[in-house]
Amino acid sequence: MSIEQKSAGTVALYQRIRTDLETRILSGEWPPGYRVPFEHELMQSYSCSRMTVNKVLSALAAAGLVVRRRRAGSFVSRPRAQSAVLQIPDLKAEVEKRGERYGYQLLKLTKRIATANDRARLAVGARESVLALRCRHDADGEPFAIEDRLINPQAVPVALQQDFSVIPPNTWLVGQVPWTEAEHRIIACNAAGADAAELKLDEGTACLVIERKTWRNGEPITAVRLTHPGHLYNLIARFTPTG
Amino acid sequence: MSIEQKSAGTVALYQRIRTDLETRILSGEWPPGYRVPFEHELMQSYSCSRMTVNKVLSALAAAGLVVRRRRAGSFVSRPRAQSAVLQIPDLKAEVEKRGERYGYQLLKLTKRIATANDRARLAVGARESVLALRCRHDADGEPFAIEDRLINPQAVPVALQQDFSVIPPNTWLVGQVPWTEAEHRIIACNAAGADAAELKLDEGTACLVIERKTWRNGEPITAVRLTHPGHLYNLIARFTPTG
DNA sequence: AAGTGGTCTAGACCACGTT
DNA sequence: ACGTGGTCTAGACCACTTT
Repeated sequence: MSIEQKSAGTVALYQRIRTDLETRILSGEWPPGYRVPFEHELMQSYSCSRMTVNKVLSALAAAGLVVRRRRAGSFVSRPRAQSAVLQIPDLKAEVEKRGERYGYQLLKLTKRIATANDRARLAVGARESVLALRCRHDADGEPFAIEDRLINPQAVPVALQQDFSVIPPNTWLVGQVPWTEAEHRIIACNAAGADAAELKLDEGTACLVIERKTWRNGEPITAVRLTHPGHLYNLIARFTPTG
Repeated sequence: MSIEQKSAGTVALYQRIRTDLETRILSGEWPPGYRVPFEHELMQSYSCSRMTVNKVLSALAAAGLVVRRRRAGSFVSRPRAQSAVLQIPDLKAEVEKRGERYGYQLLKLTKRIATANDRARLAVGARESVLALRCRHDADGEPFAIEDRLINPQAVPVALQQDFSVIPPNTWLVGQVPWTEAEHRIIACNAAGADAAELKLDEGTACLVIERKTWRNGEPITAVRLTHPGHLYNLIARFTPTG
């Protein structure tokens, strides 16, 4: 017989399957409570052994995305809570959770060949394109955050067809693209120029800036800079010595 | 042949092996850098298949306890790779790590019966005393942080005899007092008053403020407010969806 | 009673880093 | 070149839960 193994692409089979399932779950195609296909069904779908799909489902269970029950199957679980600094927050949900009215406005959207500056923020190839967005988030009509984002279309081709004039890119991405690593850089700086104007702040007002990069298996997905008025936004982290 | 499997105890073999290895690592018996036995060695030790020990080592790698390198082996990894925002940093060590000269000055130290304000910061009893400190940290002679700290003497009696004019309280506490929980609140604000003056900043300069509380089994140990010039201090966090 | 996940095996090929 | 980890398979037995 022919053992194909990972001979094809360099990406492991169980990784592809995992990404596949994660995408379905995060996109909402498989909502919480949905019964994931049985192991033997996935074996057939992906033409692989049970060990392989078992590894994927076990990993998803360990990550909290699914709950497994003997005899019953595996089910998409509720999103887990995490400490706020280590979250990728959905600003819309955050604002609404506080009982405030959420507002969103797309200020600018361009697709361009990555400039040197872009490539410093998002490590894409030399002549590759990036999607650049700038938008504003409001809470009860007050500017709450300015979002400056670069998206790597190589990693998220669907982004090119997406209409960001209504759906904020963070909300969309959070539900659309499974990521594996993220980095936050948290900075305090004085509001200036367009940021100050668009946040309706006096020049010099302290702002909390969160620069976040996310990757999927080493491939950059997006880089975003969120500028919040300092008096409207704090980050909280609870933790223990062992993590 | 006789496939024993998990027939014996109800605990899975790979779980026993994992606990075993974790104990060796966490106890320090296998220090950082120690080369964990090869998979084929563990197979023999535990009389099991390679898949099983592989599952264990992969899990330990995913948890960050070991680093695996082809051809070389698996090695106990360095201090729990915890993200910086979830650390309790030793400012002295941080500054010196960047190759800068560390300076420290105790500005004020008082022991007093907890005021209402103190009790809001550090949840101690009504008539109990607190140790209040204010000090400054310098990097290469430049003010780097103002530290405002309350210590609960009920939790750390030794603190009363400690001489904080030379040893910074954070450095001392980090090495002295085991804690079980901590909380960070991260804020951006404009420098003002004594903070601005002691940091040698213009009024209004953006500062990154970190308010941290630590507990030991629910008992408050200390509450500290660290005010950093925004242009001198960023927080970094690296993380994954699973935490 | 039946079917699911939980665990385990004894092989195998491959990629890759160290030598 | 060699040996390690990375991945995969095609089976197997078992425990448990739901029907």
